[in-house]
Amino acid sequence: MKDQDTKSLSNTQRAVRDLRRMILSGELAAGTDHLESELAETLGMSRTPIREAALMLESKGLLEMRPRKGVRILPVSSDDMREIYDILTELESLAAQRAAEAGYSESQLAVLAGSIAKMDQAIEAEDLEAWAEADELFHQELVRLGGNKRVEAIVAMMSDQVRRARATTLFIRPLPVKSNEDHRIVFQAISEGRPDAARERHREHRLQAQAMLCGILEKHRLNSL
Amino acid sequence: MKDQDTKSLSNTQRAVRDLRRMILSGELAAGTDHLESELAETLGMSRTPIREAALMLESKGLLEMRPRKGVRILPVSSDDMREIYDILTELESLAAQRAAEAGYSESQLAVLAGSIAKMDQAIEAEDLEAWAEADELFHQELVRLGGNKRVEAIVAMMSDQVRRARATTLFIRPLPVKSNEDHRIVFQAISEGRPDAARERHREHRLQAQAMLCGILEKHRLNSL
DNA sequence: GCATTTATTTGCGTATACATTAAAGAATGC
DNA sequence: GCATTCTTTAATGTATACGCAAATAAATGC
Repeated sequence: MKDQDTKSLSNTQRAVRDLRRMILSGELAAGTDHLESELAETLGMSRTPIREAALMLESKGLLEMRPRKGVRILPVSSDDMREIYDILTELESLAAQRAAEAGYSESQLAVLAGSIAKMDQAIEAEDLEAWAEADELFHQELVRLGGNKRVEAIVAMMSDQVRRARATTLFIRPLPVKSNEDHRIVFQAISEGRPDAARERHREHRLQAQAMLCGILEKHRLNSL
Repeated sequence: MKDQDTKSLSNTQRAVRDLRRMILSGELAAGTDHLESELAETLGMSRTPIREAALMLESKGLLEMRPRKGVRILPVSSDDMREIYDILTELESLAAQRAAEAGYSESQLAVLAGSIAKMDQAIEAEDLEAWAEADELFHQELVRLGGNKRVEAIVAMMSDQVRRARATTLFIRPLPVKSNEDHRIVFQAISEGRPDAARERHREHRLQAQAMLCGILEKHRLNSL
């Protein structure tokens, strides 16, 4: 299985996966520059697949290719954060509405319910990493249930762009107790088939998250993550 | 000037520009496959810049690279249309709201006003091509005024994906008289600084456009444009 | 004839070589 | 000592070559 991963994936695909991972983990720090040839050597391949991977990651907003300056890992400012959260707010709210309209069965909502349970457990255990992971799953699954592939892709893209920042803010922000209540309310609205409520409640949830996060960033002068 | 365009642009950039143009114009028809080497010969360059351009256009949703089958120009089904218009509805409405919040001066709204005037003229002259062009300008400028670069990029991407379809529907749809009224109302709300009104009116406008377009597509069984 | 296997072809993925050009450093004139 | 031009360097953009795997055609067995 794992062998197949390494075997059957093209170098370009591996480069995309690895570079993405290195960016999200901070191994390639925001704001730093890297020559194509360096990255090629690091990943043990030639420049060609590196360039192709960089091109893709560029259109996903994770980096920027600047002639002669190398590949620049894009930092995320608090203004960027605002832009991104504005988009997440709109598109996820739409997804919540659509999910409620779809009339999913209990079993079809199992993953969503599960993610909420995991968040509750994580809060109880005060395990913020676990909470963040479950939170991500909730939002991802919500969007999937929304049934719009393009929304899914855009939300995934935007989520990638803020993941680094989240790692930082996670330990500054208040315990996300309120956030969990929100999730439950949104879930309730979806499972009861109330589109408008699902939409509005999720919208409020996101707006609050945005205000909280951007507030933290500005307060702590964290201007490029 | 034009010399500089040809000179200073890299082949990859030219390939992106030319392929995009060929796709939007229908010269590369939806659903058709094209070998990398064919495209390379057509554009008079090697496969390398073609591949890079194709990679970019792939992430913009205009085509798909399938090993051994060539580059496939993606068709747009009426389901796709729905997805895309859902996104346009949400993001443009947000832009309208933000534009109204920004409190732009009359001169800053000149382009937007101009596009409306052009649409009125076009309707009077029953010049649908001109109307479509001005309509596009309106939406593009609206989004620009919204002040969110990422929204701008996403909307541009989605607009590209439906442009082909629009060319087809343009001569089937009813004269866009109602559409022009909508634009004026949205403009009014923005210039008077009423964010909620701007948002809601634009939202309605988009929802109607979507219903109309998707209705036409399904009625005429136009399922892949 | 049909299925299955074996050649053959063909297009892609990738490495590599080279041309190009922007940036950095050296040298010249003032 | 400063500005300017020339040289050099180095990283990119692009062409090209080649191995490999998938699709097609041919051939073989039944």
